[in-house]
Amino acid sequence: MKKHQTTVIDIAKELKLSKSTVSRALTGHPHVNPQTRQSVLELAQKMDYQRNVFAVSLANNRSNTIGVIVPEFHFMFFPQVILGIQEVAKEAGYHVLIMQSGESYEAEVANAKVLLAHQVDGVLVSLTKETLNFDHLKVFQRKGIPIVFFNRVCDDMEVPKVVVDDYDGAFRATEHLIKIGRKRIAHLAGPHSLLISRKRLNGYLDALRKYDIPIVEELIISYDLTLEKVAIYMSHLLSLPQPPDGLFCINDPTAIKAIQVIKSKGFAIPQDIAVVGFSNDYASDLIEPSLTTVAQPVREIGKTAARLLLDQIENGSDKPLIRQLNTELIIRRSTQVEEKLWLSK
Amino acid sequence: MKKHQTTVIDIAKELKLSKSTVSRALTGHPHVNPQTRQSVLELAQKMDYQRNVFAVSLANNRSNTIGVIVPEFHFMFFPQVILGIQEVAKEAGYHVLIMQSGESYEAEVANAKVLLAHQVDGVLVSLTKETLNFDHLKVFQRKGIPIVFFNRVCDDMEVPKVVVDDYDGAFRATEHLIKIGRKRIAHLAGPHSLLISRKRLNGYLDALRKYDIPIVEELIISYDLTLEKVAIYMSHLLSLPQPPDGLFCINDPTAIKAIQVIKSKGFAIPQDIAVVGFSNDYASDLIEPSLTTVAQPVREIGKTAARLLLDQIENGSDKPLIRQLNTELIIRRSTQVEEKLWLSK
DNA sequence: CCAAAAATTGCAACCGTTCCCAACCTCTGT
DNA sequence: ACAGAGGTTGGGAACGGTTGCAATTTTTGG
Repeated sequence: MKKHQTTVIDIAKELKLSKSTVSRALTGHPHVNPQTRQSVLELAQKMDYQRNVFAVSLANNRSNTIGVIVPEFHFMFFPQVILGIQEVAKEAGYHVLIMQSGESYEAEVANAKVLLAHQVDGVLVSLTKETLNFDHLKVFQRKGIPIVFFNRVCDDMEVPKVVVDDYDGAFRATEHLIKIGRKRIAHLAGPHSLLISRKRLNGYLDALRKYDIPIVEELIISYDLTLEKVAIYMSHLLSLPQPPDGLFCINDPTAIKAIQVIKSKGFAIPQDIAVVGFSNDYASDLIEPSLTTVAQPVREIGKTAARLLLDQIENGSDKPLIRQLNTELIIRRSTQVEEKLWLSK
Repeated sequence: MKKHQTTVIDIAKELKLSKSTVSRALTGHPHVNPQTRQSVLELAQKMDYQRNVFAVSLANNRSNTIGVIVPEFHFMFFPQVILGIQEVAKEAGYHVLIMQSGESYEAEVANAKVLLAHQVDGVLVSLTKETLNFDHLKVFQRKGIPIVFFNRVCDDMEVPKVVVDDYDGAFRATEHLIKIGRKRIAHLAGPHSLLISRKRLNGYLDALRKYDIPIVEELIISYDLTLEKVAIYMSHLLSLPQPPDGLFCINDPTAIKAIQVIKSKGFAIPQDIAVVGFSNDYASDLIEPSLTTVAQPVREIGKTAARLLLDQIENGSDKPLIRQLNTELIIRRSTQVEEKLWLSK
C-alpha cells in the first residue's frame, strides 16, 4: 500500500519550525536564514522529500505543464516532434503531457478535456483527420490558455501555427517528377478534411499546370491514410489502361507501402513509375529503391512549436503568426534512372 | 492571460447550493436529489466546468496516473510499447505520464523525481544503458508505489518484470545462422550494463557451444548502441583477415545499419554474410535485403506491463513475477540464399 | 544602552475537492 | 399529530504548499 509521503509539515515538526519557513527554504525564497535553509535541505534530502506538484499547482494556479495532442505514434514523425518539444519544455522547466488521439475525433475531444482538467498552461495540437469541429479547442482560448498548432493545423482558429511549406514541397516534388520526364503523375492524397492534404494537393496541381501537363482526375486519389487502403488504390492505378509513370504520395509511409505494391506487381521503379514521398521518414533511405522525398525538419517543428507556446505563456504575446519551416527535396533512387546514379557513400 | 476556471463553488453559488452537494452531483454520489443533479450537470456543462485534477488528487491522495520512463523515442520500439500501455491505462481510467531519459542516467534520476512529485500511483520503467545504481527507483518501493520493469530490466530489484525470452530468441537466431552453414558468426552486442545484452550474448554463446562452433573473441563486439559506432565496428569486422560469414545483432537498428555498411563495402548479403536482427522493427521488412529477425510482441509488452502494474495498484498483489513473452524468428532474405526464395506475395 | 532597521519566522488564509457528520425536510404509519 | 425513517443538504476539516502580513529576534548605530 502507498505509504505516507513526507511533507513540509513533517520536516517542520522535526526541525521545530513552521511549514512556511520550510517551504521558503525549499523554494529558495530569500527571507530565510542560511543556516536554517541548510538544515531544511539536508533533512529534506534525508527524508526523500518530494514537493507535491498537485499542492503546488493548486496553490499557484498553474501547473508548469504543457499538453500535447497528436494523432498517433505509428511512424516516427510524431515521436520525433515530441522529442523536440520535450527538449525545449524541459529546459524551461515545464512538463509535457502527451495524449494520443488515435485519429479519432472523439478521443481528441476527450484528450482536450483531460488536459483542461490538468490545468495545462498551454497546448500543442496536431489534429486528427476526422476533426472538423473545433469547439473543444476553442475552450482553451476562452479560458485564456494558449494553443499552438503544428503539422496538422486548422484554418478556423487564429492562433500561432507551425508548419512546413506543404504547398511548396509538393510543388517541387511534382516538378521534379515532371523534369525527369514523367507525364502521367498520380497523387495519393490525404483526406480533404486535413488542410495539409489540400495544400499538398494544390502544390501538385499547380506544378502540373505550370508545365502544361493535363490534370487527370482518375490519377488523383484521396484516401484516409490507413495503409491497407494503399494496396487497393495502388492496384487500381496500376491496372488502368494507361497506368501512371510517376507517383507523388502525401507522406512516406504511403509511398513506402506503394513501392511495395508496385514492386509486387512487377513494375520497375523508377523506370516504369518514379515515386516521391513526403517527410523523410527514417525508413525512406532503407527501402529498395531508396525513396526520393520532401524532408521536413521534424524535430525543429517540435522545438519551434514549443518555443512559440512558451513565449505566449510567459510573455502573453499572441500574434497568431504562422511559422513556416522549409522543406528540402531529397533525391534518391526512386526517381533516378540507373545511369545517373552515383554510388551512395 | 489565464482566466478564472469555473469551480464547484461557482456552480454552487449560481444554484444556491453548497459546494458539497455540487461535488456529489458531479461525482455521481448517490445521496443527491435527481433534480438537483440534473441542474448541476446542466450548468456545469454550460459553464465549461472541468474538475481540477490537482485538487482531486490532493484530496484523495491519489493521482490516477501512472508514470513511464523509457530511454528514447528513436525507433519504433518504445513508441509502440507506449501505445499498448496507454490502451490499457485509458481503459482503467488512468493517465500516463511519459518521460524520456535519453539514455542518460542523470535524466533517469530526474525523471523519477518528477514522477514522484506527480504522485504517480505506479511506474513502468525501462532502464537506460547507463543505469547501474537503482536507488532512485528503490525510493518508489520505499514509498509503496508499485514498479514494473519492462524490456530493459534489472536483476537487483524484486518487482514484476515483463520481458521477452531474450536468451532463447538469441539462441534461435544464432542457431538459424549455424543451420544455414555459417561458421564464423559475429555478434554486435549491447553494453554489458544491460541485462538484455548479457542475455542475448549468452543465447548466442550457448548456440555456438551446442553446435561446437569455436567462440572467437574478436568476432564479439560490445558497443554502446549509438549507431555511428556500428560503421566503425562493422568495418573492422569486415577488414579482418577472415571476415565473418554470419552476423547476429542485438537489435534491428543495429542490424539495419550493419547491412548498409556491409553492402557499401561490396559484400553480398546473405551470400558473404548472413545477418539477423532482433525486434522486427517495421523497417526490417523494407530494407534490401529484408532482415531476418527475432520478433517481439511489442505492443503486448506494453499492455502486459500496464496490466501487471494496475493489478498491483488496485489489488496490492505484488509477487515479483517475471512475465516472459515469446519471440518468433522471422526468416527473411538476409539469411536466405537465392534458390530457396519463394516470391514474396 | 536603547531605539530603529533589518533579518527571520510564524500565522492564517487560500487554492478546489472530497467526505464525514450533523442538520434538515418530508414522508410514513400509528 | 408525532416519532422515526430515509432522503437531501450544508458545514467544515482535511489534502500539501504558497504567500502577505504581523510578530519576533537580531543587528546596527547613535
